[in-house]
Amino acid sequence: MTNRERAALETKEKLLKTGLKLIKKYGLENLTVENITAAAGVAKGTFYTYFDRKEDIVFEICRDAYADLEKNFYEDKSRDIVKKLTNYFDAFMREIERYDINICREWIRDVINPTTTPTNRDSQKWLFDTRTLIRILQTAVKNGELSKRTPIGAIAYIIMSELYGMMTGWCMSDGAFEPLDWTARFCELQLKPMLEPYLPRTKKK
Amino acid sequence: MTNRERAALETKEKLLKTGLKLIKKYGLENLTVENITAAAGVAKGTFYTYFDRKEDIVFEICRDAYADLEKNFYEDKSRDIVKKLTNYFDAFMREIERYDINICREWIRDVINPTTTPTNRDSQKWLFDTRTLIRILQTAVKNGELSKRTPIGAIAYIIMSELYGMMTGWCMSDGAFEPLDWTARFCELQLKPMLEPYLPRTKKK
Amino acid sequence: MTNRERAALETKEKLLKTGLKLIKKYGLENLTVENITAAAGVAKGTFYTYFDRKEDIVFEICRDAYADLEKNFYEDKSRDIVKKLTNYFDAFMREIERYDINICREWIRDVINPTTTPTNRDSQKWLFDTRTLIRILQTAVKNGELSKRTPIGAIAYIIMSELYGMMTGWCMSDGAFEPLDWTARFCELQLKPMLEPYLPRTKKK
Amino acid sequence: MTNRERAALETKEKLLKTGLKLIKKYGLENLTVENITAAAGVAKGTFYTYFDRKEDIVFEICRDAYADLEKNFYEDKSRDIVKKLTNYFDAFMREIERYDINICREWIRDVINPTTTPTNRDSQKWLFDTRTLIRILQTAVKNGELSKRTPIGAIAYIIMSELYGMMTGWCMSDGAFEPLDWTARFCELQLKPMLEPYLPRTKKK
DNA sequence: GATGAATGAGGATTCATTCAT
DNA sequence: CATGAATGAATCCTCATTCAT
Repeated sequence: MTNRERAALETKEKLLKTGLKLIKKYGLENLTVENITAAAGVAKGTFYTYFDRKEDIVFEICRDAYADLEKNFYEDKSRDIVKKLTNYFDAFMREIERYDINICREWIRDVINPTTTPTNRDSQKWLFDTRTLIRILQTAVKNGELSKRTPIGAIAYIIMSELYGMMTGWCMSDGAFEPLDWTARFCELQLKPMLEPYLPRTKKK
Repeated sequence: MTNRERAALETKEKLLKTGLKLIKKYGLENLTVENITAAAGVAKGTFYTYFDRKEDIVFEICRDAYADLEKNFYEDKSRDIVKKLTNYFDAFMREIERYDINICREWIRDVINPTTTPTNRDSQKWLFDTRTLIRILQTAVKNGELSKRTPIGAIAYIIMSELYGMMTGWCMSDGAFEPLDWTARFCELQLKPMLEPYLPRTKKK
Repeated sequence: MTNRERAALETKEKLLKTGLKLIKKYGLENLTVENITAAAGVAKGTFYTYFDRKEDIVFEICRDAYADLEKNFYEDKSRDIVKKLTNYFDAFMREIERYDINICREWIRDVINPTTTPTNRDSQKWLFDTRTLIRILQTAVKNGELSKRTPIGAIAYIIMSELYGMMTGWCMSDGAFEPLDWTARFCELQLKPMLEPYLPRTKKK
Repeated sequence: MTNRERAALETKEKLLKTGLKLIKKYGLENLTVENITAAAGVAKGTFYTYFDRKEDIVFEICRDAYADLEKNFYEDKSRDIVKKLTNYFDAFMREIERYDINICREWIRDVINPTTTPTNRDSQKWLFDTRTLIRILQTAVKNGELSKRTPIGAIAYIIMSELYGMMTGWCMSDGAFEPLDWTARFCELQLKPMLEPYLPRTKKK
């Protein structure tokens, strides 16, 4: 990596870090691109060297963290796929909580009112999440943890809908809604029965 | 009712009907106030005779229908409060589906990014819904269908979070998510256990 | 005409007059809409009550004057159509000169680099001019001043090309090019021979 | 020529060729410098090694071709200066047509709305053309083909105005305007009489 | 109650150009 | 010579809302 590349990376990090801080505090809608660049100490145009649209930053902010979650899943040694998914969703919601409510709002808004054009559809968190989940389920099928006839796509969509539903509940609940409890209950009461038909029968002898 | 009042009522109906049609088709964000008034055949300013903000129309659109649901609840002769609530939530989600996805988006957006000022906080559907639910639960307490120590507020918030979560899931799911099934499952698996501690013991003898 | 309508008309006139003055002095490209509205003493948005795009004002500025030229043509009692057209083109170029070079630039630019969308194609001076000329020639045909087999469209286009060519020459010539002389020469040397085949033969006996 | 110089020449050629192709297709205003450099396979900054401004490329594109025309003029063995000029203007307009309408638009725009600063005034085609014509006329005077009292500057300006006028006509005419016919007619009807007073009387004996 | 002219806040984005490496 | 990250100027237009008539 050359010096120039390193410098570029640093600039992007600076933008990401500053952006996260400001969005947490004020919400993206109350920020201008200039607010962010000024706080990061770069020129307004520099923002667009790294992001296509103002909105893209809220996805980039979490990309690495969520990529890590996928890795963790693959390294999870729990024997049971339901347990592994439960861990994954728990970690998923923990991250959501960590990023805080203003960031979460943006992720939901991007579902409800996408500002997306075909070009940058790759900057939508929910699509990224859904694809990740599909990959995870496919791996489980490959590993024999789930039956080959598992309707992966449908299941992934249902689960993501539920997760984003919880996120909405969290945003509006003002504390009454506990995402982690809810996730645990969902995994226990709904995920398990949903996957049951596709689990390997090894136990049954 | 004077002629003038009758005319006024008609104008409002026209706006509401036209608005509903257009929002279903294009989404509120793609409409201007002028689009709506022009289609309704009135002047732009007339809109503001009936609504304080552009967004208010998406609440007014459904106010009567949802007021009816509350009435229906009170007339529901099912003996069991759980059953009555189940009926209520089923009807609630049926209305959501009937109003269609673009309208539903607006209701959710109003939760995620309220454009509300103190003055017109009364035009938020989710607040209206929550208050209705609280009234319903209070009535149930009054009628002895629920214990006096029922934490009405918390329960109402949790339920509303779940309902709006489902709505989000529906908006993003592109059909994979069946709101009515989900509602039924929710009532069966979560509502019942949640209310259980507060049900009257009359049956047990 | 109500008071309100009169006031509206005045506002538009104010904008037109102020705009003309400023464009003459600075050129449209060096002006912002706000420059114009501020000088006219109205709000920025008011500009858009009367014009769709910034550029539209340079057409509106001359619309009435050029509409008058067409009227004058119809009232011109010269017997000869060539003479009448010569008068018309002379008046046409006189107006161009009167509006001055910065305005003329805009009219040409609109030919070379239209900023036009289908909606406001009606705000292009050259199209307006061409249509007027076609109408004029059609009238001449109707009146028997030109043969029915006159290729009106082609002739109109050729003439307009020549007129706008002269305008270009004028803009770039810094005074070496005399539009009126040139127009006269054009009418004498080119227009006459071009129309000759379509003139009535009454003279020839 | 060193390797480096050769490489530099190639880079410039590549930019020129790519630029011509793209401008023909899309027009310069719809292109970014990056579009051009990317298509040419070089970095954005490289553009500025060879051109001072984005616009300069439309002049450079034709510089050599038009320099050739001047050479051809000097080698033209036609006896008559009017004939030689007629040949020259014919070749001139042929080149215009060859470069195509989008390039021609740029050349005209540069006359109407120069983006020029004193530094790069040398990159304006029309100035280049005018100077060439002046040189040509001066040569003719030197050779005795034109009288010493020929008002070279004025004549050159008038002719250039006419040529650029034709170019405008061509751009707007959508085919109705035939530049070559027009040029021929111009030479016959206007150029000849204009030069007549300054031709040598040698023929008249 | 209806009208519609007037208001004016509001901000993303592009891209030519520079210059340190 | 080549690179490409950084710069920052430049500004139009929409449209919700108000309010005098």
